[in-house]
Amino acid sequence: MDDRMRKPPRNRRKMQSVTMSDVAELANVSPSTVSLFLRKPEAVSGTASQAISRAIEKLNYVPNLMAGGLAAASSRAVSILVPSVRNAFFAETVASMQTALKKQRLQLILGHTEYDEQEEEELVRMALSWAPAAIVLTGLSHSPATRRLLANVTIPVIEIWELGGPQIDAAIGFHHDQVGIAVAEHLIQQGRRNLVFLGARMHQDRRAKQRCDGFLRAAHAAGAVAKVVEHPDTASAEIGSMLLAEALRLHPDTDGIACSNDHIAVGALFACERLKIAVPDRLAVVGFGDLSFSAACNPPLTTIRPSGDLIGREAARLIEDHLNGEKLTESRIIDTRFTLQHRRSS
Amino acid sequence: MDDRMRKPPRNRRKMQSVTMSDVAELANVSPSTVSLFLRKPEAVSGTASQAISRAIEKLNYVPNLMAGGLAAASSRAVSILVPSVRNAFFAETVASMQTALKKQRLQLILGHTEYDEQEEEELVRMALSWAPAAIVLTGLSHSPATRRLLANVTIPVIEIWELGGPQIDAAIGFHHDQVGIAVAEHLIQQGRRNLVFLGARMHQDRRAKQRCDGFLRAAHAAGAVAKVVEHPDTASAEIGSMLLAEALRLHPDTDGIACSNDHIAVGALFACERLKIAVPDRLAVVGFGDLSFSAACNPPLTTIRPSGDLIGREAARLIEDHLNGEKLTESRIIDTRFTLQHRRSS
DNA sequence: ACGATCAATAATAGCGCTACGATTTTTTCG
DNA sequence: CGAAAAAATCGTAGCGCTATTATTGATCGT
Repeated sequence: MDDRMRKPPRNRRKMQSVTMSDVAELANVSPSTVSLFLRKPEAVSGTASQAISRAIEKLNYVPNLMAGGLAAASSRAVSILVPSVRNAFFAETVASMQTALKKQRLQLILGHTEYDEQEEEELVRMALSWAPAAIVLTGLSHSPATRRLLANVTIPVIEIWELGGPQIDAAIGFHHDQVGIAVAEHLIQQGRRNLVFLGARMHQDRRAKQRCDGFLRAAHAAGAVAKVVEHPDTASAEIGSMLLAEALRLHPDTDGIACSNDHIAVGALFACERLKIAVPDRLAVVGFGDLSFSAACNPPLTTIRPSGDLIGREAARLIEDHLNGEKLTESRIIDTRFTLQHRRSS
Repeated sequence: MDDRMRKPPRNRRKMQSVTMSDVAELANVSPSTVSLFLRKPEAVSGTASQAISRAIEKLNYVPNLMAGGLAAASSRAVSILVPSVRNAFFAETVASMQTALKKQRLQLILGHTEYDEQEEEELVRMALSWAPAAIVLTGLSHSPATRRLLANVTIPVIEIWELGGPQIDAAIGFHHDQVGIAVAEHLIQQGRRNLVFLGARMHQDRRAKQRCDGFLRAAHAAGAVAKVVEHPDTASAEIGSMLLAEALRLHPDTDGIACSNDHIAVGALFACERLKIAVPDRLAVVGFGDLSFSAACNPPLTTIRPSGDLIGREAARLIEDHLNGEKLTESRIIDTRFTLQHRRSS
């Protein structure tokens, strides 16, 4: 009968210090109104808005996005999966995308696939458990299970940095074989006939392989000689130096070099310098990436400038449009192109 | 009285296709057991575990981390805020940390402060709304509001890439002034007496400034001449070339150059090559960062190799320990050190 | 002036999961 | 063999928020 006979007070849960109800109470409105204010400020009267703003300020209220996401069945997170952010290309895209998404209060969840489809699959699974607003993958090649996971999903799935294959949903990037073609045509236009492609990690990096293939195809079509010299490890200047030496050993009359990226290319340039090979007189060198050092080295490197930051911005735009209810009708393939920076190495 | 008089069926909510209850039903256990299995598999019997695993597999169940996080008042996300992932140093740390966290099924939420404390503050606010398992910031310098936000927080707050100031919670990194000191001592040991520090963006990059200050202090202490030549923009090889020319113009008898990072240093090296300045005979050059091209250039660059990936791994370890309930007692400062790579440019 | 119309606000019912105590089943051992 | 201890499982009550419907108050045309 008395208090002591009651069951012990029901167990308490952990909690957030300041909730929306606290704000509502202080602002003298209902929680619904606070929620509405946070999502659609224009639907709330000026007086209420002011009171709520003040209360939020005073209480230092931080909304709980998990509660919101749970109730709304979708979160303010965007998942992006790249091979590695150590790679300057993807770092560029990730950075520009994060900047663009921040304006819409969307957060970036980052994952690294390390060029491994199995890894990607696990990451996609983990990503989906956040009910993200969109999911961004690198490239068009994925495991069957990944495709299955993404098939039943209603959010935008955006594949970046590669065009030209069947895509899941939307694709933003450029054609890497066209890069190879552009480089080959450039070298041939410069009067080079004996070409070599220096490649790194091409068994894993599909896009490097595509550039190589396009290069070979265009060179052969123009009647030039074109060989490949490659190394299995990640591209670096050191490997570029090694590959250049190897190329000249195997093909002494080479007069034009294309590289799978600028790391390889500057490595080749460094090697030429040590070997007293005149660039571009004796040997023309073209890279890919237009990395930070490429314009400054000796001689300045002719290279392909991809559109890494544009890719990120376009992806963010697509996601924004989708959140605003626009149908992503025709813009399902966005070709962000690339440009050839002609400098003195060719 | 009849059905038509009833109120319309209560409004439906959006929902997830497969929930934990579905799994429980198929596995013939209660939802609690499924939840337990997912969080502490060892606490569930072998028979039940198998049934649940099978059900998860069959239904292709993906847990809803937002629901879980809401109930548990903490999510499986870790927020990391760096100036920019375009910067190879931070890319390294972010990448190694993501790899380490993935093993514990923790996700990385990434934000870019762009060296702006105001931006950082907003990002911290956004980060907190995910109730992350930990929050990682770059450097020890933050706005008062940021400090206030983080003061009331029970999760680990880890500050990386800087030691030597008052920290909020835990700090992992190294002393940048010691880097400057090490470089100065190295140059002096090589017989250099007229030193110049080439710096970029030092008004924003506190850590570059610290390296510079340490350098000047040590040089002066050793009785050497030491000047600073700087540029306000982000470090690049081009700026490095410009700064080198400027340094020689202002201080023609300079015989030793320290750079705020390797981009500047290779730019300086490129400029020396163009100006026919013998390195290291006439001029010694030392960088910071040991970037991918630093060992391959001409001459190979003497530089400081920081511990970016170790910083990421240690941060992940700290977070793991905290999740496992260990008190982060004494290990609140982790000095990951740096090493001087002596190559031929000095 | 009076219902109709519209804008602003409030009440309600979960979203899917976890923590906790309670309950059931199994094991241990005097 | 039976009671106590340990292991395994379950039931309950929210976590903090949003979406939907319901309600209130203000505006308006005739």
